[in-house]
Amino acid sequence: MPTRSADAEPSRGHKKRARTRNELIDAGVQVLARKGESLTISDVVAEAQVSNGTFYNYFADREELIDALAEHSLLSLAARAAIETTDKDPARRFAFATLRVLKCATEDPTWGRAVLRLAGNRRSFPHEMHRYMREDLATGFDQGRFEVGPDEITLDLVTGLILMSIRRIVRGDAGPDHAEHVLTRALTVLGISKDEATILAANAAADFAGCAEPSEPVVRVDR
Amino acid sequence: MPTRSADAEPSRGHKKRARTRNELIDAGVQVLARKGESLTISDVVAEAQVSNGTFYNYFADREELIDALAEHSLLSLAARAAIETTDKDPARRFAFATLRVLKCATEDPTWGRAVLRLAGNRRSFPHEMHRYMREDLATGFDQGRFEVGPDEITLDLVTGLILMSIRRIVRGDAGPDHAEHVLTRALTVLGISKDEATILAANAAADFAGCAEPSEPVVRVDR
DNA sequence: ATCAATGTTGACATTTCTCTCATTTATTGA
DNA sequence: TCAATAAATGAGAGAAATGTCAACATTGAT
Repeated sequence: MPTRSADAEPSRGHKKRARTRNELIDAGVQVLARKGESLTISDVVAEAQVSNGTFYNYFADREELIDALAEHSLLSLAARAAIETTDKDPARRFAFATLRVLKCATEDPTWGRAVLRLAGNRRSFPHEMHRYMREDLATGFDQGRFEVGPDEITLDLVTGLILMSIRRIVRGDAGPDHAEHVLTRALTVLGISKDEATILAANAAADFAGCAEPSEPVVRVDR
Repeated sequence: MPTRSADAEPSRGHKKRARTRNELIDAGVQVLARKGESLTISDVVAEAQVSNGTFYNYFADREELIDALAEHSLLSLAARAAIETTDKDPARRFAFATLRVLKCATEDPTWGRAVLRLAGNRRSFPHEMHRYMREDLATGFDQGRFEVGPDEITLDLVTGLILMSIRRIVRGDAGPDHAEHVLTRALTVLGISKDEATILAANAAADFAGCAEPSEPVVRVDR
């Protein structure tokens, strides 16, 4: 029964099924980070240490894997950016989310590289990134906290900076406080004064340091 | 005599050689735009309508082609951004160069897509983009025209915005004045007042419209 | 513990790609 | 024009990847 769809009630081997699927996804992220969209199924099964036949129990073809990788990485990105705090200040929310994404790229460059590959190649990826940003930007603008709203150019500006920064981070040419500086600048671009932006970024960094370690930030979808 | 290096005096078939090489490069850009880094030599020779053996008269392997494509696109990008004007105001220079790049993406989406692919995959590509921007930013900052200098984050901010905008343009979801709006915003980010940025962008757009048509902006390297 | 359901395997047929080379065709300086 | 020189060709060997399948192994509800 190949490529079981994500439906219905648990079947016999559902635990193993979920485990193997995650192994394939993890391997896929690894290979994606390393080789980009020219990843082959051979690479992935080698990385996951399963036979090639197993691959086809889970994905019809390469495309379907890449779709799954995109979905996984997006969920993972959202999860990492999502704020568990009840903070209602959109500037603080934005700051925390942005910093978290950048810190994740620092701590897990493979994840960062995979995100970059997908952002470069998937049509919808930046669009999806915008979705998670739009609400805080809109609220911030409505409250007069930001000088600009969630228009296309602002979203592109912020997303572009974040992606370029992830790139710099995974390449290893970013100083230790790079993420904080980037955040300060992003806030400035949104219309926060330089002084306040600096403070907000510093606070976010402090909050972040106080936060529990990343532990297991990768999303697992055990269907 | 395969893969003749770019040396020395013209040989017998040097004109044809140059022509075929350019055909291969053009085909490569086409395929790169369409399929990204998973381009195959088969694709390229089909696109260029030459036999596969011919390919190896010019490039040792796929990598060497991609290197050549990167170099070509970079030169092309530089050529398109380069300002023939004697204008010494760095803000006007920056404005014209940026606008020109965005307009080129509008008029030649294949070029835009190829640039995006390379920007995403080539390690050095954004770095090279920075090189062409750095001088004007530095001059502008020294003259007090810009509020920020050519630091890493500023370069990433501007480059990121340009790339995201090219992306939006080639995807077809950019309004007619998008390039001008993007430019206004980029200037604002550099510290130009909103009013002046608007005027500068409008002037650049006017200059640009008055300019000769793109005609043959693609760089040809007839060695 | 059992055993039917489910997952895993790896050999294999097939397709696709890369790169070579002996041969043919085209170019161009004299 | 002509001949020396270079470019183009395409068949084909070899490598690599894809996707299939019948046999085998494992899982987990009972």
